[in-house]
Amino acid sequence: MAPSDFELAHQNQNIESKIVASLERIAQAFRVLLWEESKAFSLTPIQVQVLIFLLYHSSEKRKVSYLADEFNMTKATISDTIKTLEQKDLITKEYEPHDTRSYIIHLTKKGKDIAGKTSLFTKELRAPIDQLHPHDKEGLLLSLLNIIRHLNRSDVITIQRMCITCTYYQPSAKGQKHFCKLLNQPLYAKDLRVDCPEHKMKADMQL
Amino acid sequence: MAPSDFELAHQNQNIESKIVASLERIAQAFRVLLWEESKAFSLTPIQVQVLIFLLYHSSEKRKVSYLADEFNMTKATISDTIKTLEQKDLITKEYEPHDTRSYIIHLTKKGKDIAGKTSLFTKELRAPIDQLHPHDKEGLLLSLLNIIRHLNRSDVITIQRMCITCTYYQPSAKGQKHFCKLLNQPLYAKDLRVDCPEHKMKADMQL
DNA sequence: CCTACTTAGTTAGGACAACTACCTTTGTAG
DNA sequence: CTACAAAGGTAGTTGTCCTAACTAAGTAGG
Repeated sequence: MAPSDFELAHQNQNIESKIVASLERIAQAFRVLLWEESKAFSLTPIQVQVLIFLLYHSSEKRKVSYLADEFNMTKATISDTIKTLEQKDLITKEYEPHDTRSYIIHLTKKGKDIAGKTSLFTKELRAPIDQLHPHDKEGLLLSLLNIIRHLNRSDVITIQRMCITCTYYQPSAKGQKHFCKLLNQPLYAKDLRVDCPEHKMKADMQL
Repeated sequence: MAPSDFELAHQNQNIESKIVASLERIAQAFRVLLWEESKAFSLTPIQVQVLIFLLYHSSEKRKVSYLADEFNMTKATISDTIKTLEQKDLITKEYEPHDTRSYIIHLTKKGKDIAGKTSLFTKELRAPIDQLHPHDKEGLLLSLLNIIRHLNRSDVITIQRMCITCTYYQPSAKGQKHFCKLLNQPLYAKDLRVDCPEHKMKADMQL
């Protein structure tokens, strides 16, 4: 076999490209898992995603506009989805007196039930992660958080609620220690949140 | 602020859940980036993915059935996509004499051109990865490869071509060293491929 | 060599995804 | 009090992706 067979552009690639390729593969796995889970509950992928989000987030985030930003979709798309979920008796709308244009989306009992079940759609991913060394887990999480921070900076991901982009977060010199000024306590790598309910975006999110 | 505010189910989660959440976030970024890139070239996401795949893979993989498995879609969906790409003069079909049911899909000049450009759609991911320490990069790649291997084992991802699931791959004791029996040379972590053209799936893919 | 099975790909029809453009109502600010 | 912004909804379109049914071509058994 000629060595040139191994010289195709895609093959002698650097490690960064391989990491991107791996992430892309895992991204596809999410798509597949979400699709299967949706079908199992006679829902659509976006409906499942919305239900799960509603289960874990507080009132002020459970609005059409917030969901649209969260999922990088237009309000029209979310509005449609909500209408369907309401028809299926999985959510209810609560209009607030001080602003009747908007409403809070609540899960019904049935909605909570299904949200809880479907939120396990990523279970196939857990096994390999559980088996990593604790030290590797921390490294993996930190690397991923950094990637997300950059994606947020370049406006690919519009909303997130990670410690490392929060006003209350304080990295010490050399970025070796993490600290939360709201909880007033140090954070270990394993404590760094991906989705903190108290997140306040830093105005100047540099580095 | 009551401590119980921080006690919501989603919050005091373990590090494994945070890793899953991060990966999910990055998966969404891929979706967004692919969508934007597609729109920029007046193509659809799946058309772009197919073009990029065709650019980097050899003839025997450039068939409708293979693409369907690769992207976890039905042949019908791929067939449709190919028809559209042919109408846009981005691909041509080559029927082989020994089996006229099937054909090899070739990129036209124009197709290669667009595939090359759109394949950069992940560029926003490169910056944060480039900035990691070399040692962290290796750890990250190894962790991701392991996750993919498990996803393959549990049939979430049907096709892949990684060293660590290949007949020619030989891990030494304790999994500390990697070796390719085809190239007959040791592999460093950075050499481990995600998509090797010579990949032969191990019959017994255990561990 | 002929029938039966399998494989490669296509077609048709339908539910869902997600957009743009436009609209209504309500809140807010000069 | 008028003008603008913000929240959400409607209509119509294009694309995604499936299932089911189909054609044509290869393969294997008797």
